[in-house]
This record gives sequence, C-alpha cells and structure tokens, in this order.
Amino acid sequence: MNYWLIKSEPLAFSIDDLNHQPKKTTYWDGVRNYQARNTLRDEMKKGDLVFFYHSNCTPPGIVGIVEVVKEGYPDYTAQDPNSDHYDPTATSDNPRWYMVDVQLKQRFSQMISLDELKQIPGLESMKILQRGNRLSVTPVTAAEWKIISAMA
DNA sequence: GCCAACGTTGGC
DNA sequence: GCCAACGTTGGC
Repeated sequence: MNYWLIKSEPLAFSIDDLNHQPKKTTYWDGVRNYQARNTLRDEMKKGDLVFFYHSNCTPPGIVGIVEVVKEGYPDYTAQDPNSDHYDPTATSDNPRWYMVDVQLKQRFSQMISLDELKQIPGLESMKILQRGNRLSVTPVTAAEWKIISAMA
C-alpha cells in the first residue's frame, strides 16, 4: 500500500465537487507532466490512499482523503478536441497521458493548511513543502501519512 | 498581480 | 544535444 498527494485548484475541481459526483468517484484527468504521468500509469495501485490538496487558493492545504479505485488507464480527454486538456499528439495507439479513478473517503471538517504543515516536525521533506515543486501527484511516506491523518 | 521555479519547445 | 525562449504553476 502506497500513499500519495494530489493537487487540484478548487475553482476547477474541489473536494466538494468530488463529493457530489456519483459514487463520490471521478477520473483524475488532465495531468500533462511526464513524471506525474508515470506515477499515475505505473505506481498508483487500487486501494492506495491519497491526500486531496487544494492549490492556488487562500489558504492552500489538505482537505481530505481519497482512494484509488481504478488503476492507470489512458486519459481519453487528451484525444477530445473539445477538452481543455486536448493534446493533438495523443492517439488511441499512443495515448501519451494516463489517469486513475479516485473515490472520496474522508472530507476533513477543517483543512490542514500549508502553513500548519510547514510547522509540523517530521514533514520537512514532504514534496509539497519544497519550494518550486509543481508536480500535481507526489508520493507521501507512511510516516508522513500517519502524522497528517492523525490531525484530521 | 508578481515572480521564482521549472518543464517543454524548437532553432541551431 | 545544447540552451534560450517561452509557458505554466502556485505561493505570496
């Protein structure tokens, strides 16, 4: 079992949006970065738990927990000219981009803000706290998971 | 809105 | 294959 953190801009797709999806489940489309793509395609496994992070908002922070319910498969929105995430180089033979499905497990009653995360001993090496980190999918260690989930 | 970080593109 | 230009991310 592995742990992860995914970012979303709440104006684009928030944890409340996820809460209102059928079965509280969505496909996690639109990742257009190779490193994150590889994580989605190769590493995220069914049953893995994932922190849901709101980025580019005030304040940013972790707002809940989701679970991987479907492992990596082609992100077909890349082949849809009407999609915001359209990529003309993606084809059914070579889909280029991948996604997983996630289901909401827990919506924190209170966000754990980035400010708070920065102050907690043991989280210093979290990817999300590194300056300039822009990856939308990052690994979380078991120790980090334990600390953060105990705060919720 | 600013700007640092950093991934991607494309000319050479 | 180098690297400058450019675009995007995301905290502040």
